[in-house]
Amino acid sequence: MDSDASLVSSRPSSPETDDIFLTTRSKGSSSGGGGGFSGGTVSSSTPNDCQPELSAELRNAMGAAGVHPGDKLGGGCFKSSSSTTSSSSSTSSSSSVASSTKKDKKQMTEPELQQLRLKINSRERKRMHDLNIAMDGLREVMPYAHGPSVRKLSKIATLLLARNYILMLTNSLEEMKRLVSEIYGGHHAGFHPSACGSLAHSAPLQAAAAHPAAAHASHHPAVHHPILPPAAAAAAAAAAAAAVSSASLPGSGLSAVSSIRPPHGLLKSPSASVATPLGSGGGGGGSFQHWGGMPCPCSMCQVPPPHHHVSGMSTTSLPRLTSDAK
DNA sequence: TAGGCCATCTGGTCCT
DNA sequence: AGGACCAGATGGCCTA
Repeated sequence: MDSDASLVSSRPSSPETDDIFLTTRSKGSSSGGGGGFSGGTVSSSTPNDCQPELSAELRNAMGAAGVHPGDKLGGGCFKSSSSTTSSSSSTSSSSSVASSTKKDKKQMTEPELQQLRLKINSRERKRMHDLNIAMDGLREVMPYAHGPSVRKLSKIATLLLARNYILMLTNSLEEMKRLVSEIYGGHHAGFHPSACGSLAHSAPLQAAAAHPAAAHASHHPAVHHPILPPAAAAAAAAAAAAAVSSASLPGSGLSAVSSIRPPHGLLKSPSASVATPLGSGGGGGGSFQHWGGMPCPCSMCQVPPPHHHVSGMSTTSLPRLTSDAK
């Protein structure tokens, strides 16, 4: 389906806990795991959709009512960290968490421990939720993450791709500085390139300098720009490919193209019905339909992935991810 | 069905 | 003391 939204909905990275919990409770049954509460707490096999993120008042209210979030099935939502689980439907534990936490844990009653555990769990859940939000934000600014035919990047793929993307942008910037300095006669005005002299000259990019259009394209690397329409992006990519495809950026040995090319295995096909967005299975020069429509002309899809070592993201280093492409 | 990915729980450690 | 961070364990969902 889609890259982000639908997938998020299909398996929410972090459920709106309050809503889900309330809904769940009102239904009297768990969301069946689909909601994101895979339950599964460590030792207690009871699917414990423990109440997520309960507001303090809600917690108090439930505590006062003798209701424990997650006792929906009568089974303990959480096994008490102090061994004895049993009564999930804890007896009225009206004691406040704050007061209970001040005691020694050994002195705490079971309900108090449960309250504390809930509080800690809730914090952790929120922390992970925030982390996922940040991860989604990162996905949004990554190329490859927007095509309807491209499935949501996994966390590891997002991080690795982001790293390479940054490297590529850095190299592009340096190259642009250098080219500008050459075009305008070297060392002038506001564009004095700090990189001048630090970067070796690459023939393809010099050629690009001779052809402004190509140079322009080369500075819009063969990345599917999130903003440009597919056609424009494809045109730019094609031009860039002509100028850059064979160019390993100086200094790093990092190919401008490959630097951001994610191992195709990092991208997962949303469905078998969609023309394999990752290209022909094994990642060999397939036509990656980044936008779910036309075959991608960009160099990323046309040029076999050079072996770059800078990123540390070579497919060989990610056997697991690579195998995904199959 | 196996493997990948993920959410959650949990206990420990470090920091403020 | 309390919160943040981390890693291990567990189980669910999805895809090949």
